[in-house]
Formats: sequence, C-alpha cells, structure tokens
Amino acid sequence: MAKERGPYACGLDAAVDVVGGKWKPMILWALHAGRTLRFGELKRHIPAVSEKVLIQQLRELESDGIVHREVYREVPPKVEYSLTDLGQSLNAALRPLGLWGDQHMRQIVASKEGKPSNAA
Amino acid sequence: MAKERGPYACGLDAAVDVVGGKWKPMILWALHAGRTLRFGELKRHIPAVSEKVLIQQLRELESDGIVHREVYREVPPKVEYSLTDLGQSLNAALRPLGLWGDQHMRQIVASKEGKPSNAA
DNA sequence: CGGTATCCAGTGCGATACTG
DNA sequence: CAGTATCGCACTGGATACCG
Repeated sequence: MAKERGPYACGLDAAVDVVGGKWKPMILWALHAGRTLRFGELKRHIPAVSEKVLIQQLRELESDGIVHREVYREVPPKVEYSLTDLGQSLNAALRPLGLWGDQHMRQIVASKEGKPSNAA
Repeated sequence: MAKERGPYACGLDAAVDVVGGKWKPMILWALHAGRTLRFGELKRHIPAVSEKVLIQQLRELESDGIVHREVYREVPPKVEYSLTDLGQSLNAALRPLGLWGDQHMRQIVASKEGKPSNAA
C-alpha cells in the first residue's frame, strides 16, 4: 500500500490506499485526539507489530502528511509521533467506518463461519 | 484481505479488512444506491480488473454479507449483483472517507513527489 | 455469459540481528 | 531508545486458457 499513487478512480481508493496498511488503523487510533507518543510507547500500544514494519508504516503515514515526526537530538534519542491536521481530519472521516465495524464485526466474523446469524 | 477474521483490535480494522481489497471500493461504488449490475456490466465499469480477481473480490464481499448474488438459471446465463442492507450501511459509513479522499488526494499524491504543496 | 483452472510475479509482512 | 539491514515466505493480484 501507499505506493500506488496512480490516478485514483475515486476518493475512496485514495483513502484506502493511505489507511490500508495492516497496522495503520491502529496507529491512527493510538494517536487519536492530539495524542503524542514516542516510538517505544507506540510499540507498546501495538505489541504484535515488528519494529521494521512499525517504522515503515509510520514513514508512509508521515510521507502522506498524516503523522508528524518530531526528533529530539538528545541522548538517549527521543522521537515523538503525532497526527497532523490532515491526520486528524482523516481520523474524523474514519470514525463512521470504525463505528460500522464495531456494530457489524460480529456478524462479519460469523458469516465467515457459515452462520448467517440472520444478517442484514 | 478478508481472510484474517482474527479478533479485531478495533472496528476500523474489521472495516478495512472488509473493504481493503484492491477493487472493492470501486465495486461498492459501482453498486451504490441500490443499483443492480450483471457481471459483464460490472466488468465494464472496472475494465482494468481481471475476471478472476473480480469474481474473487465479489465472492469475498458476498461471503461478508456486503453484496447479494442473484443467479438466474437461464441460457445464456445471467447473474446480478447488488448491495445488501449491510452493504448499503457500509457504503454510508464509507462516504465521509470518500469525501476526505476527494478533498485531499491531490495533496496526498503531491506530497509523495516531494512537493509539499503547503499541505495540512 | 459467467465463470474456473493454472501459473507467475510483486510485495507486504514477519523474525532476527546489529547500530548510533 | 530508535532505528537499519537482511532474509524469507505467504499472499494478493495479473495473464491466459478453458468450460457449462
């Protein structure tokens, strides 16, 4: 993801491209509402991700203007991540989708198992 | 995508998992607002996708309860795809994200090229 | 018309080890 | 602490050919 950059057929494609990385939703969630987190804190919020991939997705989000990366040239090193204004607007646009997921993920998962769970 | 089904960390993950296929946003868009399309029509709406992948993504959406597949046992064969109620609700939840993409994709694309385009 | 069957390439992601 | 370097695999998506 986030390397297509082709002319998108619709805004939805662009948005999904930006937010489509495996851990990006969780990163955005961890950073929601003006929160600022250091790299290590972010890692602790998302324990399952490897450092390489976490960095990678953060860099993609940064290069998309979604997250801001602030480096403090100290020792020991300190780097803080936060959402840009664009990132906050993205988060806002994402909220309905997140709510949809919260409301329906049970039946989504269930329908996979062959249990219709009287969906829709 | 759409085979993880692990316990999602948040609704956003679930939603992205459902809509994260390369062509799924376009499929949902093509089917928006109660439209019913035959397989061939769908293909014409999205010319770049191969038949295999189109079928595949349609099946995943179907198995997620997003699209309805109606088979008419005639000759020549006829199959119609439409959104379920769940699919329509998903589309509604997706609209803000689509608008966000429409509004910002220029600066997204631009920021990749190294042109800040006074973003955010 | 509406698929399925194969084969294949790209890459996203993960694990591990090492560094300023 | 906050990365970078390397390796490897699984999976997604693409091309083509064939079928009911």
